[in-house]
Amino acid sequence: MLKREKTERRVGLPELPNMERGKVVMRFAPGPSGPLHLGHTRVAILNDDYCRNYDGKFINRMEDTNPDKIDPNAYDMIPEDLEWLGVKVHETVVQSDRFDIYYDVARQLINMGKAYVCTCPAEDWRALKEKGQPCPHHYEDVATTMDKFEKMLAGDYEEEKAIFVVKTDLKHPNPAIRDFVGLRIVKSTPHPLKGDRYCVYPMMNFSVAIDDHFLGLTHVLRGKDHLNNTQRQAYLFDYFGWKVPHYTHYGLVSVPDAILKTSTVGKGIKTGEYSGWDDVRLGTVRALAKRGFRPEAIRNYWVDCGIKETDVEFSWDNIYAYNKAIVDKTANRYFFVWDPVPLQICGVNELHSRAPRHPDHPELGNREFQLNSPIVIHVVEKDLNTAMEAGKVRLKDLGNVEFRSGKALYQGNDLAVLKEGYRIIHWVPDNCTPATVIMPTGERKDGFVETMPKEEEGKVVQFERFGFVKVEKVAPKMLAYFTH
RNA sequence: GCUCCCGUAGUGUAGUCCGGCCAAUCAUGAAGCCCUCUCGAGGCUUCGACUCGGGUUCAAAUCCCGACGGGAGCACCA
Repeated sequence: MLKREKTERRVGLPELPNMERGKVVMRFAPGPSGPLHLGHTRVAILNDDYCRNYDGKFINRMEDTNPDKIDPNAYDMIPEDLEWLGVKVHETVVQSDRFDIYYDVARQLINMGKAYVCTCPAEDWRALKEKGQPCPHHYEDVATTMDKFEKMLAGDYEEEKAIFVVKTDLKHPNPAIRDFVGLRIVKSTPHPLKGDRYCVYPMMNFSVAIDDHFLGLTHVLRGKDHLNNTQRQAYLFDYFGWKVPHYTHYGLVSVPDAILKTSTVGKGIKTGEYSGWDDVRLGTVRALAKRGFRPEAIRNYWVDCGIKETDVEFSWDNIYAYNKAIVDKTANRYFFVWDPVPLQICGVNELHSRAPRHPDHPELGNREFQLNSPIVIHVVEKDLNTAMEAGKVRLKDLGNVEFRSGKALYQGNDLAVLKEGYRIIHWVPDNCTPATVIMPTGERKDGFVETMPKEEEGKVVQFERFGFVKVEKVAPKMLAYFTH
């Protein structure tokens, strides 16, 4: 017997079974209730990653079969978010375009004796199912059932008065698997795209199974909250003899300190609590973009996270690290002084400062300042207090000062003082740009920033000793969003 | 209540299928040090985990049983 060699440490995602190059078809299936948030990005990126690695086809399927939970803008926002994430969509499918397919499959099921139309009160039907017993309509003949189904389609039943049920196995030990609703009646809410053209809507389990088959899905990634749904849908595949795609269920993600719930956010936007879907306090893709996250960082995070069935807790620290690795290379450095207090430097008539735009890339040039008497700069209040206690401080790229009876005396520009335990702080010249940084909490940090070139707008820069920020506007007042 | 899934450091992850090379990988984090200049980057050091209990075996993170813990579903939502 041969033993398999121990495998090398895996890089990237694990192989999925039967991954055939060029033949893989996968899908991302969001409900168009709003733009994408952090939670969506995992499965979108994982699907995309597999599709890219195997020359597969990525289908974006809008699951808009519950008119109560549709935001019409989401039909545009979701593709925008996917594009920003770097997800390559090969085909877009909208479920509300496919009602005829669902109805057709429903009729076939009726003819096969695998479905019935139930007109019991909802509670009765549910209670019988709980006990593993059929409702009176379960065994109605094909003609009767078909007749009732056509009446449903014709609008003869009111909402909740009839449902189309797929038979599974009423004796199934798991109550969650027994007969499930395939189609229901919706009349009270018009469909944002289709108006009142349809009154019979498929349930997720019904439309998903049908679409997964007819769209030729080979591999499906879904949250493990769908574990039972996969079993229910298996009955449909079995009845029609369809080839079952390979399912991978991944664990639930909890995102600490994030506002994700689409309905909550939607409400908050209406009341003015949030400025919009891109309010930086939110966990939406557009908020992350606004804050200065690179899509590659989000991708690297999820690929590294893998696709196990274990529940995971999202780690901001980890994703910050991925993003930092990307933006640090290109982020120019600037001094931003929050809680500013003025400081006059005595004992010198003029000073010249030269600081590199990027410490690792001297070729990018320097920021230069000429300071003339009286020399007044601004520093962070807390830094000044600490410095005065210490009695001395190094002003980065400018010079050393000592404090004597409350005055800051210039002590030259020798870096050797660092050996003597001088702390380094940053500063800005007296006449520079007022600045505001918006934190992810919504809090504002006001102060001054050295004057920045217009090209920095839209880019991530580093405010030294503060953090990375994405610059929105450089003048007349600088505005930026804190990244991390 | 019924059914199903999952348990490796603070967090994520590799290893689990096919027991030994695992006194357990990598990343992140924290602490500290180095660096002529950041609370950044880089370099170095340290901290920290196989949920528990039995069993099988020369050998168990890995196989078996049980317990415990966590999660999901049992919708005319997705």
